Amino acid sequence: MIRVLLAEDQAMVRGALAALLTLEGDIEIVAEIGRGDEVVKAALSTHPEVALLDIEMPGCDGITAAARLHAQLPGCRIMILTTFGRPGYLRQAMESGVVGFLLKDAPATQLATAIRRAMAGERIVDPSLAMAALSEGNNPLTERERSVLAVAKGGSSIAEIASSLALSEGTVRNYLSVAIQKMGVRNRIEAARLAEQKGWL
Amino acid sequence: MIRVLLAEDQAMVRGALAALLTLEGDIEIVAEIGRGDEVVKAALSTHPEVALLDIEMPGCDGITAAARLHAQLPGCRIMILTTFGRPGYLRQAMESGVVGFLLKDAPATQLATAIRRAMAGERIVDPSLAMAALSEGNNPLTERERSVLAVAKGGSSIAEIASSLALSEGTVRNYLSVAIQKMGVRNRIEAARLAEQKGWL
DNA sequence: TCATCTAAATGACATTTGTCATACACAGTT
DNA sequence: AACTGTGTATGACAAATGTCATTTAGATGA
Repeated sequence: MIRVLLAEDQAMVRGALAALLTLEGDIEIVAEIGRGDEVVKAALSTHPEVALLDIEMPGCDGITAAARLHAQLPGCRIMILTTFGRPGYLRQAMESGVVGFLLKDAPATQLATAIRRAMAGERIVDPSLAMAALSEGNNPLTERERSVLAVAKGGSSIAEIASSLALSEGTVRNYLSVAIQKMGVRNRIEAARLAEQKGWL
Repeated sequence: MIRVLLAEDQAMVRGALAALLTLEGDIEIVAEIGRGDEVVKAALSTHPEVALLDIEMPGCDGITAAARLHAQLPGCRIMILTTFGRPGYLRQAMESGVVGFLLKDAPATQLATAIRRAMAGERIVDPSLAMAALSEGNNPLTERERSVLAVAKGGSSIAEIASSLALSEGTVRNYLSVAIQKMGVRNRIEAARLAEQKGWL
C-alpha cells in the first residue's frame, strides 16, 4: 500500500479525491488536510510516502508547505496538484523539492498513475505545462517590482502602495512604470494581472 | 438508482466527484461534461433526474446552462455545486430554476445527501450561504453600471470600455463614478473587484 | 399635452497615474 | 581610487481618471 497525504482546501474536492484514490487497491490515504500550515505536522505523525498538495490553501500556500515538508521529511515524495498552470509556480515548486506537478485539468485516471510513478522515483510534470514553462522564459521582474505589483494587485492607489512598502510615491511610480513596460501592458492593473497569471508574483 | 448528470470543467475534480458518487449504491452518473454549452445536449440524450453544475465552465457558465436546461427539461432537478459563495449568484441561480446550491467547501458526505433530498422535492441551500445572501441585501447597481464594470474588470482603459460598449468616454466615466460612490471604494479597480466578489456582475 | 424620468452625452476641473531625466548613496569590481 | 550597477528619490510633464453640473432625446405616464 502506498501511503498518501492529501492537502486540499475545498472539503468536497478533497473528499472526492480521497474516494477516487481509495478505489485504487494499492493506495491508502493516511491524512487529509485542509490547510497549508498543518501539512508538516500531519506528515510527521502519519509518515506518508507521497504528499499531494494543492497550491491555494489557507494558512500557507502549497509551495511553501512543500519546502517545509521537504526539509523535515526528505524521504516523502511531494506532488503539487493544482488548478493553476502558471509556469512560475512550476519553477518555484521544483526548487522546493517537489517531484511532480499535475493539473486538475488532467484526466482523473492520471492521478493514481502519477502517484505510482512518483513512488518509482520518476519526476512527473504535466507535459503541456512543461512546454509552457520552457517557452515562457524567466521572470523578468526584479524583487522590488514584484513587491510593488503584489500590493498593486489589490487595487490600492499609488499612495497606499508607497506607505505600505515605506517607499516614496515617485519610487513606486517608477517601479510600476518599468514593470508595465517590461510586460508590454498599458497600466498597473493589467501588469498585476499578468504577473500573477504567470506566477511571477 | 438516481440518474445524475455532472458538469464540471476540471477533469480531475469531475472524475473524483464521479468516483465519490458512484460509491453510493443508489446513485448513477449518466453523463459527465466539461463545458457549459454541452449540458443541454447531454441531458436530452441521457435524461438525468438530477443535474450537478459548476458555475465556472468554458462555453457558458453554469447558471446560464441551468436556465437553458430548466427550459428544455423542467423535470430535471438542477443543483449548483461551486467554489464561489457569492450571494448574487445564489439569487440568479434560484431565478434560473435551480433547486439547490452547494459549496465545494462543504464536507463531501453532504453531496449524496443533498442529491437525495433534491430527489425528494426539497430545496437545498448551504446554510452559511443563505445567511450571507440575506445579510448582503440587493444589488445596488443599475444595468449600465454593471456592464461597464464587467468590462472594466479586465483592466481596460476608459476609452476601450467606451468603444467596446459603444458609449462615449464621458458617459463611461459617469457610470464608473456613480458605481464607485455607491460601493464606497476609491477607484474602478476596487469597484470591479468588489462587484465581482459579491456576484453583482 | 405636459410633466417626469432615464440613458446618454458634454465640458470643465482637480486628482491620479505613467513617463522620463536626473541625482545620490552604497556595494561590489577592477 | 575609479567604475559600475542597483535601490531610492525628486521634479516636471502629459495622459488618464474621477467628479460634477448641465443638456438632449426618448420613453412613460398623468
